[in-house]
Amino acid sequence: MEIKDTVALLKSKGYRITPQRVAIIRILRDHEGHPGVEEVFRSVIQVHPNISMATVYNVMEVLEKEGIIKAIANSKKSRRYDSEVKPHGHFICNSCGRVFDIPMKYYEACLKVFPSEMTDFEVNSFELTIKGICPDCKKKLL
Amino acid sequence: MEIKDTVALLKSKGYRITPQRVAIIRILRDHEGHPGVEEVFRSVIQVHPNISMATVYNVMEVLEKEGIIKAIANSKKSRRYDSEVKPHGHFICNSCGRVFDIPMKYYEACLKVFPSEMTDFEVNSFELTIKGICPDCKKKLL
DNA sequence: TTCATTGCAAAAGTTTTGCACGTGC
DNA sequence: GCACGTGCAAAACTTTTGCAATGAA
Repeated sequence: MEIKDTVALLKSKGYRITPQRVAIIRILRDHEGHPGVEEVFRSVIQVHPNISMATVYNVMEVLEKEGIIKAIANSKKSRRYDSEVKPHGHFICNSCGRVFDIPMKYYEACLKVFPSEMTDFEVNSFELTIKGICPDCKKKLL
Repeated sequence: MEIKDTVALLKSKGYRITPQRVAIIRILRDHEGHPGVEEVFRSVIQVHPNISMATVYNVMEVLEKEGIIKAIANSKKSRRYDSEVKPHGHFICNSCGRVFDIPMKYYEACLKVFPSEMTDFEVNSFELTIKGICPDCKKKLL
């Protein structure tokens, strides 16, 4: 999504467009991978030297609530986010903790696993999480 | 798995069978749902009043490493475990944080989503995580 | 006996909160 | 100007670590 579209979306929801929010939105758009709060903070502090972690947490929460980013299910380490909100899977390396995207060519097949008897559950997001060892770590472990 | 089988497995891997480990294994077997470390601690402290969190963390880590329990991918709140290690999905309520099991009738269909070009990744676990609002919270939110 | 494991306490790391001040609208 | 958002500092939590004492094999 274009930055100005994201900004427009936030504005339409009644959020104020602060330079800190815009900066974080820009950083997330340019960032490759799956940054954590700490990583976003380290980037945004170069533009806004006085910004605090509390603000980063606040902005990330707003962006997640509005569906602009997605929190990644991740049992180890701390929270990470994905600015790709289209359904796809994640591979989490048990050794280095890195998160890899899995292209969900067969997403439709996966959708079928949601049982019909659970219709009372309101589905917001749908994520496939695979854990294991990534190729790099496999080499190192040998 | 029977407690004595779990104990035998640990013993065969060279772990010592301490009363604390046995107590936690027993608690996990009897516990319904998806306890966190804190919850396990509150149960085990009734049998071993001097046990410390560090020991609970230690035991849970051993059990997870040996495939006796599984850590649940969970971006919010703290780590939770599942003593059901057979592949199945989880529904995580964004409102109350509870974890519901999803019977994976269509697990085979889901397996297909792992792309053939990612053969260099070693898959340890495969989990479907769906987030949304559970029926109870939906009622409360109305 | 021996060495893995425990309990404790402290440290490290993550996330939340309260509040005064600043700023977008 | 008003109310929301920010920055700061402290608090609340979660998880890890170092080490002396303990106890399973």
